[in-house]
Amino acid sequence: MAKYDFKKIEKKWQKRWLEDKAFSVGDGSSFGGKAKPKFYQLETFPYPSAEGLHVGHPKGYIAEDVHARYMRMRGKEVLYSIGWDAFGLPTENYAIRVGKNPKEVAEANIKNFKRQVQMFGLSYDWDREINTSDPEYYKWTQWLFLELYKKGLAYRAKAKVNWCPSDMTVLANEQVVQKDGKNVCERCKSEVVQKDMAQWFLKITDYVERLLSDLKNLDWPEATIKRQKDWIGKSEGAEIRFEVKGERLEVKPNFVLLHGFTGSTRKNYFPWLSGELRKRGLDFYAPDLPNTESPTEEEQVSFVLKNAKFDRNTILFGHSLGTVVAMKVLEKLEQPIAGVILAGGFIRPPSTRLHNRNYEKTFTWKFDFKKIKSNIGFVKVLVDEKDDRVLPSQTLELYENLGGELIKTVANRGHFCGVEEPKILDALVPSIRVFTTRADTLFGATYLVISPEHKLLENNELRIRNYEEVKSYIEKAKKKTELERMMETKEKTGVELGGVKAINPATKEEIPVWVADYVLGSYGAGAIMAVPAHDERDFEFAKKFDLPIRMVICPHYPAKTCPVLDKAYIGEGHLVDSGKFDGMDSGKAKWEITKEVGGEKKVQYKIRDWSVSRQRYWGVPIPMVHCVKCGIQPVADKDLPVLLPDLEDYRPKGKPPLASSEKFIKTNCPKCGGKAEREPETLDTFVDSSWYYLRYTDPKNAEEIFDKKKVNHWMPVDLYVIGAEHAVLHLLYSRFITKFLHDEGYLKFTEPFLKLRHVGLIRGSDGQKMSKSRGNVVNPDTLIKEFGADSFRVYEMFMGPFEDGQPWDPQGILGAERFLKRIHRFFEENKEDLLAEIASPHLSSVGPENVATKRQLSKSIKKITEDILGLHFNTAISTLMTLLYYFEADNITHVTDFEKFLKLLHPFAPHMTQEIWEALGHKDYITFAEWPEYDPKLIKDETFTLVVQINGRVRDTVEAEAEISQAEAEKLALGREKVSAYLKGVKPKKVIFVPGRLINLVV
RNA sequence: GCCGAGGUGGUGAAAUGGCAGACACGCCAGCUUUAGGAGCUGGUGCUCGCAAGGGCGUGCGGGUUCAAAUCCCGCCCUCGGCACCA
Repeated sequence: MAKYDFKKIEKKWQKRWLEDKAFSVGDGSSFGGKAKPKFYQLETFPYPSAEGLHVGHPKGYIAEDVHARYMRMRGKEVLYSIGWDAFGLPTENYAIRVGKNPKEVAEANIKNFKRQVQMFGLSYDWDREINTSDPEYYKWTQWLFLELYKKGLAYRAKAKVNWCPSDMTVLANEQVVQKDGKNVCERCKSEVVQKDMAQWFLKITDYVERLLSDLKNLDWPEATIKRQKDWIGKSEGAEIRFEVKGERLEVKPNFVLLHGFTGSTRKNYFPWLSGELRKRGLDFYAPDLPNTESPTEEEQVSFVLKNAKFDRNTILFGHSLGTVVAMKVLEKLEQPIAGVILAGGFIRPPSTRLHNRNYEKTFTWKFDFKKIKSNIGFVKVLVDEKDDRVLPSQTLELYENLGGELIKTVANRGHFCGVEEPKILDALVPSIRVFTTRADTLFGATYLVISPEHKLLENNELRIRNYEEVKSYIEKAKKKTELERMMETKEKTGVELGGVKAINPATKEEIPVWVADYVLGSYGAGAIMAVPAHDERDFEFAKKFDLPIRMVICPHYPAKTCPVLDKAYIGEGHLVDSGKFDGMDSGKAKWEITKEVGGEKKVQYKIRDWSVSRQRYWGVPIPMVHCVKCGIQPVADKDLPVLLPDLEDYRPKGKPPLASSEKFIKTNCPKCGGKAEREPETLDTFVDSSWYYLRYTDPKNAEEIFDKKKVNHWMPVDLYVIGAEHAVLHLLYSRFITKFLHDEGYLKFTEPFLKLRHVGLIRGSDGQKMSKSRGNVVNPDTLIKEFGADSFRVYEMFMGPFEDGQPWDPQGILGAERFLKRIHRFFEENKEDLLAEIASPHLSSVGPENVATKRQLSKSIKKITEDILGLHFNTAISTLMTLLYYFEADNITHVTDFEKFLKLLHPFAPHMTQEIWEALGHKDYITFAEWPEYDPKLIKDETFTLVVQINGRVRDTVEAEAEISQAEAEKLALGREKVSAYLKGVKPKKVIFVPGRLINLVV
């Protein structure tokens, strides 16, 4: 008898599949009239590391392959391919360590991965293989970045970033992990420090609402959907303004307000603003400037200098041309004033073609910023982002020269010409805005806390008495993110702002203002109203610093006594001690109180924009150019790709490696043609992987990122198998990019992945995660050599529930091997009969058929079909094992039944089943044979084992007709010897009969 | 601390209200073999018993039900994620 020679069999079929391009799906058939329905299967494309694959990696691939082969047998045209996520840090670090070019290393790694992946007999369409480090691929990554840039979704901004001193690169928040209470780099575990740097960001925050709401149509694990939601972190609440009262300030400010060109104190918001200031008892001087229709610098500046009072309490405000006057005034002052506030300003003639105004000539457009800055305490610049008269860029330039605080806003009317402009009032009258989800607790807000990063602290506009102390606290707080933030000793710290009081807009009480690092600068308004009675953190803080705790929410109303709180009550309830809102329930009071104090509804998200800059070499060059004249300019589409050059030295030295390559850096500006420098940063590899699944649909397209018809034919992905570790970022980024390309008209769908499942991690035999450092890594190469791909596949699918993780059992694969050997032997032993039956089909009527086997076969078909669809591969295989026992026990097995068995097994053990398929005389691939159907009549048994219970305990079993009635069953049960022994003549009080299952006699 | 997943033999597990432990690994006994991580047959939750047979048993404690691994309440433990998000 021939031995089961898996080596020969597997080699033979793997070669044939490859040569025949057996699993390539041409696009032609897809668009013709007789197209098969499409099915797109996707798995995370691997990151080809130097270590190669371990036995955990293929689990997801094998599952996908099982599913793909099943779908083909179901008549689907299956798109199923593989590629390489080849850019990235580990490869670069490895290359540096061994002194090689990262490209060479990546190529070698890919070669090794490809060899390993091919051992498993996976039915990929190899014509669609992609590689993110291939210029043909990353050309389109760059193109995508430029598209985002053109739509204002890629921008550069200074931001506090996590800097890994070892990898010398910026890390995304999500690449920073906590270890022993420290923030460390996810990859190298070095401690992360904070650094201020200009970075490229992608504006994923523009898509938050859609990223949230579209989650509800997806067939994804609930937990994953929840994690996406939590990551986005939507909170609905209110923004409430607390004015900061000057009473305790040393002196009251006096304002000088300058209007703009053709303006007057009767126009725009001036009347309203004057009223608001008067209401607050604040002094101000707002003159009508001379000759406003045709102003000259001379005349206006001297007018202001002559009539206005300038001393250290003066706050100078200028709007539009008034900003220019203000700056000219500041150039001439002998002593400094408190501060300057500028709205809609400019520093050169606003070259709008519509106007040719006299002031373009009557003003000198040169400023002595050094002098100006020496004459002012604080600076605030307001820019109307939708300004249609003076470009916002002018105001921004002004801000860059002056520094201070920049307030980006959208004016009620363009260029701050509304009847009311609250942002201007806000700037003049210091106030603190807070975000809260619990406006119902406003009456219990007994102090405010602002974050160390809060803008009010930057220029000491409030004249904080203990400013030195506050400053040193801020310094300490900044370092704290770098230093240990011990998990347990997260004790609250803070400093009260001396001489500063805020007004609680509900109670009108003066309350203290603190700075504390438990309030984050990056979330909400960077400030909170503290309600210690109803917030755990505020409670803890109030206890520590002995601040008042006022209970304003009671779970029940009327509250008989308000209990003394030993901890915060954070639930909702009814209001107490809240003036006219007493007795109202929290839900209603939230909005009522917000309205009462002039607050507004506000939605906040935890998610931040996606930082994509990396100061490393092995990635996609960001296709931007820095020109001295034109600023940042995008590379023209026709000049893509911007190729990643080979370098002498790949090590990062505080600046990106590409910055050291003159050949790369030096270029010409795409706009003016002058000398310019290329952006030396590279893109986060999450950008590469955020669109790879689209490229599979048209991988070789040199003209476009993909053909619209093709991408819309194959997409969206019908089944995506992915590790749970990618549950947040990769999916969020991919969904964002898909929505963007949808909005740009490239895609007809808005969600890329319809059905998503996670593959459970295979752990080492020690139960720990497999890793080189733990020494528990199992390499599949030797296993394949010893047992073959089919045994390996069957074992990995049999180990346990697919979505759970299991430890690797070195013995386990033996069971799979034995199973396959038994099949092989069964075939060899019955070969003659089977072939004889094929040769003379009339033989199939010869010999008794085992009905039990027929039934079992039908049941198995049903079960295995359901199991594959539900990814319950372990029970599918146990069903096959059981079915084999039935065959083995029979005297005769008909070839039609055996072939059904082969087909059921084929997705799991494709080589062996194909070999036997061929031996049975088939010339085609079993992969494209039709999946067997079961006989519904055979699913139901004619008899069953009736369980007889007495008082719910099993006392006997008896074979019974499937359709037995309750009366018959009762009679049958009562007739049993064992039963009567238990009943001892007592009649059952109650009889429960479950058809086809049991009868329970209750006495 | 919060959120999520989970806890069943020596091990991976099956059973989603109806005979707990299917199917495997391991182990034990026997057969076979020059040999074996080979094959075949039988056994294998714990416990009392010579046996027939009985009792106990799905992390722990309660509850619902004729009947609970499965549903409900409270607690414990393991793994994963988040981490002062107002």
